[in-house]
Amino acid sequence: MPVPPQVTEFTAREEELLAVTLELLRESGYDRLTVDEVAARAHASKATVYRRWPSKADLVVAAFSHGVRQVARPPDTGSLRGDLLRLGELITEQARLHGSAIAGMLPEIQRSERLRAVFEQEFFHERRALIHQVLRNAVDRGEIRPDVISDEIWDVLPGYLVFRSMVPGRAPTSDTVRALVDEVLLPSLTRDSGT
Amino acid sequence: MPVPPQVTEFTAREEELLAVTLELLRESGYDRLTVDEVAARAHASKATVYRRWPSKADLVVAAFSHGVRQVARPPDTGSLRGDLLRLGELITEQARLHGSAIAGMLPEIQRSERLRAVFEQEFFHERRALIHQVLRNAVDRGEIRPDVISDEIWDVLPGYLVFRSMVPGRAPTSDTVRALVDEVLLPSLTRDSGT
Amino acid sequence: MPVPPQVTEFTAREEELLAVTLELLRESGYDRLTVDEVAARAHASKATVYRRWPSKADLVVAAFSHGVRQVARPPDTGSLRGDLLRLGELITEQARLHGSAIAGMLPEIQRSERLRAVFEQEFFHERRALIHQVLRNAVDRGEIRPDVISDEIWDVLPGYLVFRSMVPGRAPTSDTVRALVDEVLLPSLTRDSGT
Amino acid sequence: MPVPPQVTEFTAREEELLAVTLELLRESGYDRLTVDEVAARAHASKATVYRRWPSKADLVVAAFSHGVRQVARPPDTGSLRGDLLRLGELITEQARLHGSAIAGMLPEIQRSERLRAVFEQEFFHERRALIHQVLRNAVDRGEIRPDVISDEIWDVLPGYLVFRSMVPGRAPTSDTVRALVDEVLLPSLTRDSGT
DNA sequence: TCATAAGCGAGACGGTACGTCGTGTCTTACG
DNA sequence: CGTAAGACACGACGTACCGTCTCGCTTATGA
Repeated sequence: MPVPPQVTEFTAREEELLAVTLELLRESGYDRLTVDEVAARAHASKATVYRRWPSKADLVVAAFSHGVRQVARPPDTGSLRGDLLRLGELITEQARLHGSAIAGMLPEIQRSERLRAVFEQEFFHERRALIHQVLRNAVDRGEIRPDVISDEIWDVLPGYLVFRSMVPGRAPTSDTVRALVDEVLLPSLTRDSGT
Repeated sequence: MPVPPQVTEFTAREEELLAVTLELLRESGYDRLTVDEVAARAHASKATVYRRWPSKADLVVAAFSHGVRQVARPPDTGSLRGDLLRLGELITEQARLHGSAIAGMLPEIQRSERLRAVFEQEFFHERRALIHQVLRNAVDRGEIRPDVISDEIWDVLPGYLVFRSMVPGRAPTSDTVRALVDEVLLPSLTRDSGT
Repeated sequence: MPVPPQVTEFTAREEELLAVTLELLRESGYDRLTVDEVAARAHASKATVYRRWPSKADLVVAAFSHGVRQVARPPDTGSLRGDLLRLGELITEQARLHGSAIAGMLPEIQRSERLRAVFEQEFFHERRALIHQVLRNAVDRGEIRPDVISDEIWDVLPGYLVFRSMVPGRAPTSDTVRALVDEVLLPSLTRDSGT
Repeated sequence: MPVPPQVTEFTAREEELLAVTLELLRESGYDRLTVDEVAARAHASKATVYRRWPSKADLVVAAFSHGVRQVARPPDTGSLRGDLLRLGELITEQARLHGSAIAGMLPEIQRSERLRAVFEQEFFHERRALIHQVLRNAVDRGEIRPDVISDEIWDVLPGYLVFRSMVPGRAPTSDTVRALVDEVLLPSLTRDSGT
């Protein structure tokens, strides 16, 4: 069952550090970002950073999760297609901003149990809840049958868009989202038999 | 138009270095891999490595591209579903091995024009040709109509599987592939109207 | 006019690094000494070394200058001959210890304006003042006339001894010093006509 | 007893390599000179160089010894003072050209028994013979007594001049030579009592 | 006239040091 | 007492040079 979001609260200083981190993340990507630069730009000491987050990866994951929390509201356009398109656009926007940053973080997250927990807690569940909310709304409207919703591959929409934003020269566009929704997702969700 | 694959040839020494690199890549991931260790394990000098590949990123991209070239034969099981499942399994296998390594490389590839060219030359076109071959075969067999093949999102299958292999705790399995093929791809490819 | 000695002060960490450097200099000579080994032996990081001295040459020049500063007291034995012999012995001792190290440093010093300045500041002026003090004392005692003191070749004593300590198989001994003083320097300093 | 000079003979190719080496030695000094550059400039292969001389130090010592052999004729101006001045000028010229190169070679020579032998064979004895010849001539002319000739410090003239040419900012001039001869050497050689 | 060998130019190679930079820990001094 | 400033240990990166080596080409001889 989905763990409740339970959003972490931050002090003003922490918010500031996260904001600077996110800014640098967008400018430089994960690997080029340095903690020294974060500290310098925030007129902070490295010790202050490390007191709050035990590693660069923790800092960046926190900044990223915190920074993308604004997508948290599920769209409600009145139709499944509209909701999916809207969701796709939002994800595309985020992914284009942070695409390669995400890629850089992933290996670190893989290696650390704690980071994995933070990542799931702060990011994963939120996104999953969003998707399921959109699909439930469609079921309620009678657009799709509940049994077409698969738990195995619920994240095709965000997953593929994120993939595209990480691969060089293939950053997703509105056309990408439209094609994905119309040619893949809707045929899948409105197919005759759910497994 | 697709550039011809034109596979790069390597000397024996180079093959050896790439093999060692790939081995270390699997063990340690991109960021933990060190050129010193590659050189040491291959009883080579760092100069030998850097003479051939100008940076760690170049080395690893070369090793990766070269290492996954074995998937180059398109499957031909006689049915679209069989081909897609087989392809998905192959990709899954590769992706599970190198998932986080790919993630680590991507930011570097993004930043370097040269690396981007190498990546496309050695990896991207090959995979794309594979997918299209499978789809063309299905068209020839009359299983699908040619107009359902989209150039915008031809890489949903590999893209989503690679995404899954990079995200912590979501490494794809056979069930993932089956669900993806049966619940998403086939409904998409056999839908009524193209585009 | 001679620049005031103005001895550079060092922190404890720096003193430690210089001591280790001097030790290694004696063991290995300039060219065989490695910064890595200095750092390792001082349980220091290379960055710590390079933060203070911008190159191996700077480090070694600093260590050498600092290390030989102990000869700084001019001898006062009561006679010119005694003073010269004592001074020669001191120089011989130093030169035998660091002979080839000095040789190794010189080309680097030649090439760097900064190193040249450091060398003169820390080493050259000090030695020159020493010699002149000894000669002035002899003048005061009435042993020699002031006009025999040449500014062109004031450093024959240290220069020749250092030369001897650098040339293979000719390291200077007490006999060398005695011969130099009795057969060369004293006849020169007590000759009839100055200039 | 002095070993006979026994000058080494070289083939045309070897002469060429030595000439290029000497040229580079003057341009770059010992440490900056690279065997690669010697080979490149002589359109030779490194193997060709190393076939003849087993190390960079051997090559450079050979080039240096060979290059300065032209000073080999003892001057005969008719007076000791003239001979010493002439000799000093010749040495000064050589030393100014190769001063820092000599310094760079010395540590290597110190470390290698073979190089020491070569150095003595090719350079040391020759210079020593030169000095003694000049002094013997003065004895023959009745200018000095034979017992003022010391074997301990026969090389004050070349030694001090070489020293001066190695120390930064103190390259010897004609004035240096004149002062050395008139104020030091002649008073020493014409003093009343030999040791 | 052609074949086989010896020498050479070219340059890859293993090893090792240099000097730079980033992480994460720590100490010091200030407010 | 927290924090800014920044020194510090560790270790990787990419560069350069030394001395060894292998590969072809060329030239110099022997059948």
